[in-house]
Amino acid sequence: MRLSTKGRYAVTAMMDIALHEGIGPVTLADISQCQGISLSYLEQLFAKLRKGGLVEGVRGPGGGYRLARPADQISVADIIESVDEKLDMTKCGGRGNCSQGEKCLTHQLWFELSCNLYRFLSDIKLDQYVNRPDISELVKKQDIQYGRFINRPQAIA
Amino acid sequence: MRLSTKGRYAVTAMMDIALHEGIGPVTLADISQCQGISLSYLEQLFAKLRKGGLVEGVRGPGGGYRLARPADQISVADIIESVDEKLDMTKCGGRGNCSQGEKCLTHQLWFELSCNLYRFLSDIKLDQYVNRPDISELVKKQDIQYGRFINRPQAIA
DNA sequence: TAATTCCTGACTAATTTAGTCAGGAATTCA
DNA sequence: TGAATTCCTGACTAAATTAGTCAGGAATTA
Repeated sequence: MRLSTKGRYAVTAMMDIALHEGIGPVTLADISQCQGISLSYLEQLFAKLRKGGLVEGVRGPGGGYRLARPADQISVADIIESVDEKLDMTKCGGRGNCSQGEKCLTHQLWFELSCNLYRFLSDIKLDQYVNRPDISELVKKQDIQYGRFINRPQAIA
Repeated sequence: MRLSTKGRYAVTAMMDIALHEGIGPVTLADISQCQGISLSYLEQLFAKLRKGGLVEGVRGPGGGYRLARPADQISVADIIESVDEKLDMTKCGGRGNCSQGEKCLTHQLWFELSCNLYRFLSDIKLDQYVNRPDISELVKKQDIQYGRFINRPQAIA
């Protein structure tokens, strides 16, 4: 298993998009600036998120990325798995052939841990955090600081 | 956060020692062979486990490693933290200054996840798995396969 | 004293993460 | 039409981490 900056970046970026769903597509350039993630690296991550069916790209001016399905149907587990490969912690991928065809000493331990973690992460949907007042407060501050969406009519409303 | 083979190796090795507590110290050479972990790498890991106060080394013939405290007082979290540094998943180490002195968009998310994971892992003590019949069955099979502890009187009992 | 085992530190190889770069494709708007 | 914008792709590089090697010393037992 792996839960590094990579997954954190991806979730942060997805959260940013989810928080601006009403305004329209969000460009990677904006996310890069506001969240402090390199643009090219974001492009790598979004290639995977797109393949994972979590976002849709919209090209051309006014384009950007938007969620491929409603925020309450995208879990943190979905995002991390799209980008980070897997949340499974067993050596054997859960198949139980980790030590010469048999389960290794710690198979059960990692298996149970993986299940627990997966359950926790797949219970958290994007909208859950998006709807929290402290979070939307925070993102509004960011938007003003960076002058985002100034040229978009929806941003005023 | 990081939960890689490194942590898995460490927990597996500790489990091996715990399972042989009655017999006496377990050598790294034995663990290396039975659990399929490189000896030199084990030495690196055990340097950390020793510094973390989880094991004691006993030098000389008949020596090896044994637990520094009872198995019911050593949690999987203890082991992983000794070896893997930290289970914290926030960028800021929980301090909340992740985005220009303020909490970043996903601070709360990682913070809650870290707590959950930590609680889960520190609830699992070594003895819990050691006392399971399926596990001790497994280790007994391994011992016979590799001819371990043949020259130790305690092994017969 | 010889064998065994821990113990240390420096080194190397492979993998992963993070980031760079160059350029092409689709779209919008003037 | 054409210029600007943005996604999109692939190849490349740098840094960090993981995994493993090697050589040798220190403590202990027999």
